[in-house]
Amino acid sequence: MAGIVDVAREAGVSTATVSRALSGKDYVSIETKELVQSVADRLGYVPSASAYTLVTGRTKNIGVVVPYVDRWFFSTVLEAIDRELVKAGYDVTLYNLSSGDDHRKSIFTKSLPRKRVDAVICVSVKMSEEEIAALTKVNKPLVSLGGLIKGAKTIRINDTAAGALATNHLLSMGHTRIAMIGQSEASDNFYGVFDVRKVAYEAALKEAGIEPRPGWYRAVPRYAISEGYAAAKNLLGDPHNAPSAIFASSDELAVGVLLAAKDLGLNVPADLSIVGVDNHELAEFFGITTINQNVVGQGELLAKTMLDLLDSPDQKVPEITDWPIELIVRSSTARAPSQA
Amino acid sequence: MAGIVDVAREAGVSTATVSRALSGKDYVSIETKELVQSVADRLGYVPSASAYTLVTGRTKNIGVVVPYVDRWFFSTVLEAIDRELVKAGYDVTLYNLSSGDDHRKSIFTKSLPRKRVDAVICVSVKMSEEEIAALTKVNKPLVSLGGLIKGAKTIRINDTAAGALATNHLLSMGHTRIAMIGQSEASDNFYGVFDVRKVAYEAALKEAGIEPRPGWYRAVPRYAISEGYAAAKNLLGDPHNAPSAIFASSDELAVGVLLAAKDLGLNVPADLSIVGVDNHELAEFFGITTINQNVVGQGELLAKTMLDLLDSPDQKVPEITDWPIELIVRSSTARAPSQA
DNA sequence: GAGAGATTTGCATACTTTTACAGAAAATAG
DNA sequence: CTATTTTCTGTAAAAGTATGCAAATCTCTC
Repeated sequence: MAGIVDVAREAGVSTATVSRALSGKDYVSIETKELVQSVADRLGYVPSASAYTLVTGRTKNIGVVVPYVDRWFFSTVLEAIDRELVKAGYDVTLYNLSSGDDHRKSIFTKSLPRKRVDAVICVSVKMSEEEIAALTKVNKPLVSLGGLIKGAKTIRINDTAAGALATNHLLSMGHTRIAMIGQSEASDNFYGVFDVRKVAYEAALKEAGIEPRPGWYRAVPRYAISEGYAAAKNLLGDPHNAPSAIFASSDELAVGVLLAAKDLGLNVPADLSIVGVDNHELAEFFGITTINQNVVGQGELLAKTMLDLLDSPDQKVPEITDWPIELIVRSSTARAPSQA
Repeated sequence: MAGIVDVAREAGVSTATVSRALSGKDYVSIETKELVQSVADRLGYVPSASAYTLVTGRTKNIGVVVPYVDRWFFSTVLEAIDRELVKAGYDVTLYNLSSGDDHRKSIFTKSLPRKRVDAVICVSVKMSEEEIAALTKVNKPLVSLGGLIKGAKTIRINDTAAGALATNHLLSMGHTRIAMIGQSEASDNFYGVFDVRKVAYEAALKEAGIEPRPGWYRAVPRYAISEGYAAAKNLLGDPHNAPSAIFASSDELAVGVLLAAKDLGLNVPADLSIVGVDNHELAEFFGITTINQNVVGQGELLAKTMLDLLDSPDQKVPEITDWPIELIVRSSTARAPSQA
C-alpha cells in the first residue's frame, strides 16, 4: 500500500509538496501538481483518513442517530440527509438506537465523542441532559429533527397546529363525532410529539363546543396499517355509537382505518371521513386526505443546516424552526352524514 | 479535551500503562487499572479513534453499501446488519448508491479504500471488476447479499427455486392461466435477480405443458403497492381473457394485486389466487400466500459471516450460500375455478 | 536462598499526514 | 537595478495512541 512518502520519492519531491499538490489549496506549480497527480494515480495512492483526522481534527464524517431505520419516516429522512451530506463530501455513520439500551449508552459516551464524527444529527430522539452535555463538551455541533434538544437547532413541524388543522378540517365539514388514533409512547428513544397532537385534537373539539369522549382516542404502539385496522375495527364496532370521522396520526394508520371501514361495509367518505398525517406515498394511492409534512424537505434542510454550522460554528441560529405543513384534501373526507 | 498524556500525568503512570489499563488486554495490576480507570472517567477521557486506527490499522467500522435505504428490503436488512455489528463493537458507515452516479465512483475509489472501514458489506449491488479489485487490493474483506460478486462470499436465496416454488404451488392447485409481475431492471446499482424468477416461472409453466403468454408477464419499475395495483388492473381488465392466478415478485406488489382484484369485484381466492415473495409484514395482514425469505435472518448471517472473516481473514468460506426459502400458504390461494 | 518464571511498568518508536516556518526563486514595481 | 511582493518547495514538528523491548519487581519451587 502506497503512502505519501512513496509518492514523494517516486515524484522526486517532498511529502509536503505531495500533500499540497493533491489537496490543491496552496501554492504549487502546475507542472509539479500534474506530476504528483499522475504518480499518485499510478501508485493508487489514497491518503489515510485517520492520519488526516489526527492532524486536522476533521473527519469529514457525520453521525446520524435514529430510533429505527426500518420504518418509513426514518428511512425516508435518512435517505434525504445522506444525499445532502454526500454532496458536500461527507460520509454518514449510522447510529441506530433500536439496537439496545446498553448500546445507546456506548453511542453517546464512546462512539460519538471519540472523534469519529464532526457533528451529530439526531432524528426524533429523546436525549438526556448528560448526553447533550457530553456532545457539547467536545464541541460537536448538534442539530435535531422532531425532538426538542436544548441548545441545539431543531427542525420540527408544529404538532399542535397539525392536530388542530386535521380536527378543524373535520369540524368544518360538519363532523361532531370525531375519533383519533395516535401513537402511544412505547420507547425511550422517541421524542414524544404524540401527546401534543392529542391535546390539540381535544382542544379543537372543545373550542367547537364538543366534549371529547375518552374512548374515542386510541393509542397504538406503532405506525402500521395493521394497528390502524385493529383500532378502527374497534372504534367502528358498534354502528349505533360510532364516530363519523377518524383522525389518524399517520397515513399508515389511516390506510388501516380505510381498509377496516371497507371490510365493515362502510362507504368512505359517505359514512366515514378519514384524515391522516405525512403525505405518505400510500395516502396518494388510497386517496386519503392528509397533512403533508414533506419529510424529504425536512431531512434536506436539516443536513444543510448542519453543513452551514460546520462552516461557521459560531453563527447564531434560531433554536427552533417550525416546518410548514399543509392540508391535502383527497377523497377520504366529506361532509358529515345527516344525523341518524 | 483530555488526552492519554493527561490521564497518565494525573494518575502518575506512563501513557503505555494507561493504554494497557484501559484496553485491558495486557498485564497490569488491579490497583493501577482501577486508578487509571477512575482518572479517565473523571477527566472524561475517550481515546481518539483516528490515533487508534493510525497505529493499529483497525477502524472498528464497517461500510455497508446499499442501492437505496428508503425501501423495505434494504431498510430491513440494514437494521439487522447494524444490530449484529454493533453487538460486536463495530460502527456502521452507510454508503447509499442512490445518491448519484458520480458519488458512486468516489465511494469505491476514495471512501472505501481510504482506511475508513475494516470491511465492506454490499447489499444487492452490481459491482464492476475494477471496483472489486480496488477493494481486494487494499485487502478489505467483502461479503455480499443478493448480488453475485466474484471472489466474495455471497448469501442469496435461490431465485430459480423461488420462482419455481411459487409457480408450482399455483400449478398444483389446478391453475393454468398464471400471470407474473416482476421488477424491470431500471437501475445500474441493482443486481438483477428479477429475470431469474421470470425464467423459472416460464420454465415451470412449460414443464407443465403450458405455453407462457408474453402478455402475462408484466415488469414494473419498483416494488410498490401502486405498481402491483396498476399491473393487475391491466392483467385483469378483460374478464374473458384474464389469468386465474398471479405470481407477484414481492409482497408489496401482491398487496396491490389483491386490492385491484377487490376493486374489480373479484373474490380472492375464489376468482383469483395470488402468491407473493418476502413474507413482508403486510403479507400476513392481508393473508397473502408468500415465499418467506427471512430478510432479517439473511442480514444477521451476513454480518456474522463478516465478523468471522475479520477474526480469521484467511479462512476458506464457500463463495455462495443459498439461503433457505419456504412457502407460507395463506388465504390468497385456492384451487382454480372450474373453467368457464 | 537462588534461579526460573510470571507479572508489572516505562521508554521510545511507529503509524501517516498536514502545516507553520523559512528559505529560494521568480515576478513585479518603482 | 534594487526593493518588494508573489510563487514555489523543503524541513521539521506536531497530532494521540499502541506496542516491542528491556528492566524491575514479585512469586514460586527446589
